[in-house]
Amino acid sequence: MTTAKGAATRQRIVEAAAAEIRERGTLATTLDDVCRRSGTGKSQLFHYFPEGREQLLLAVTELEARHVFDDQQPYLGQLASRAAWERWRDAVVATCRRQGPHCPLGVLIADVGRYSPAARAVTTQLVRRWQDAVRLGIEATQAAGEANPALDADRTAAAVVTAVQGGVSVLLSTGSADHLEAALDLCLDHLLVPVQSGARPVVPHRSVRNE
Amino acid sequence: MTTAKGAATRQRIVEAAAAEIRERGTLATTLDDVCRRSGTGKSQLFHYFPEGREQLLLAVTELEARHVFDDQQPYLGQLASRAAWERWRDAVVATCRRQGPHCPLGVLIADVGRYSPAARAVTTQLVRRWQDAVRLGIEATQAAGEANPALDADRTAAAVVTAVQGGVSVLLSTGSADHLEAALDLCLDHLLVPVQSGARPVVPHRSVRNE
DNA sequence: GGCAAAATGTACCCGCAAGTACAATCCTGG
DNA sequence: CCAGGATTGTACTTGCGGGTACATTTTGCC
Repeated sequence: MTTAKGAATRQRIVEAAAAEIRERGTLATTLDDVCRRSGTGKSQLFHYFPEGREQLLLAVTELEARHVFDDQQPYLGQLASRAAWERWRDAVVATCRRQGPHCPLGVLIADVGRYSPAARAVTTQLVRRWQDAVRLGIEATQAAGEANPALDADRTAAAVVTAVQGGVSVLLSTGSADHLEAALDLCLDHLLVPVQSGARPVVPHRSVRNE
Repeated sequence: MTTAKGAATRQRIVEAAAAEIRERGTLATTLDDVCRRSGTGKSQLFHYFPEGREQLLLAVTELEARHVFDDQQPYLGQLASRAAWERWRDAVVATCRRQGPHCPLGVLIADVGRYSPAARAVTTQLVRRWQDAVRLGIEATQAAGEANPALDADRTAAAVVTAVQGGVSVLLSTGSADHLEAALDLCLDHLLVPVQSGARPVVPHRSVRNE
């Protein structure tokens, strides 16, 4: 019913929409913009998304959610030591800092995914899967003796995910990823046992002030 | 140049707009909605906001920012003991839980305040003032010997503010304030010294799973 | 009271972007 | 090859919402 060429076109449309939304926001993105960018016409767009804009936005939401999760996956699967946690933190911060306000994660949370219940469901599911992955990491790290064993893994995972979301929110408002970094650092400091046994869990390496 | 009656009308308009936006979002709120709700006409609206929608949105942003900050102020000024921190945390969580997705803070961060640089500046300033207040609380608590004195107060304040923002973000997506609570608890556990001196800083009081 | 300025009511305009109609082409299986 | 569905191009309709024009009333002030 749908040929390979058609599928390719459909994908071009979704990707063009995603790019446009990353750059200018859902609000400001029009179907004509998407058509222009994808080199197609409205007829194709409505051919592949009969329900129109809503349906396209949902597809974009799903694409971005998959995108975000796949980006994290290689790190999330490895979380079992202090070094791994720090690598993950650095990766998250670096990605967000580099992409700034066009970070797919941020766009997903704060922009797309707020315009329909279906899209919200997608982001909710992303949060849940993400939290599950973090929880597994925490449990593995506890098993390895590098994390405070008394912490509730799932609740702590919830806090970590929340920290990332908050950092991204601030990033979108202020353009600075410093808050993201501070929040993640606090979580890690709390989660991981001190490097030198016997020492207090205290690691203030950087200082942050918002401008 | 503007009489008392006029000022009252202007205020009615802003408040109607704020209410409408809380209930249905910035995107879905039209000027006609605002007029209907405030019992005015477009002529008044453009009389008091000559630059139109943008200007009205900015006024709403400022109103909500003031609203949020004033709500916190009584608690923020008192932060110097574990009990005070817990009161504040409970207040924040309870407010957000009660108001759900219509929480002014959430609307402010994730919805309004994203549609113009001016509005973003307002939210940025709110974040900064808020963080400053939290920082003062941390310093006071450290001075009182109830907070870990080795923590960088400003950086920790940044993390706390970020946690709230993240919690609100999740609230808006999932409708649950559990993440907010988990994130704040983690911050407090990390910040405050253990109740019994000598014990490890470990306090998993509740458990959270997202549905 | 009366007059200017402020406040308000009514009716309109206009552009934009979503969505539609339909014709033209391409591609694939038989 | 060729029929018929998949794909695409072009031109249109339409509704909505921001914004404007202008008439009318109300208010503050001398």
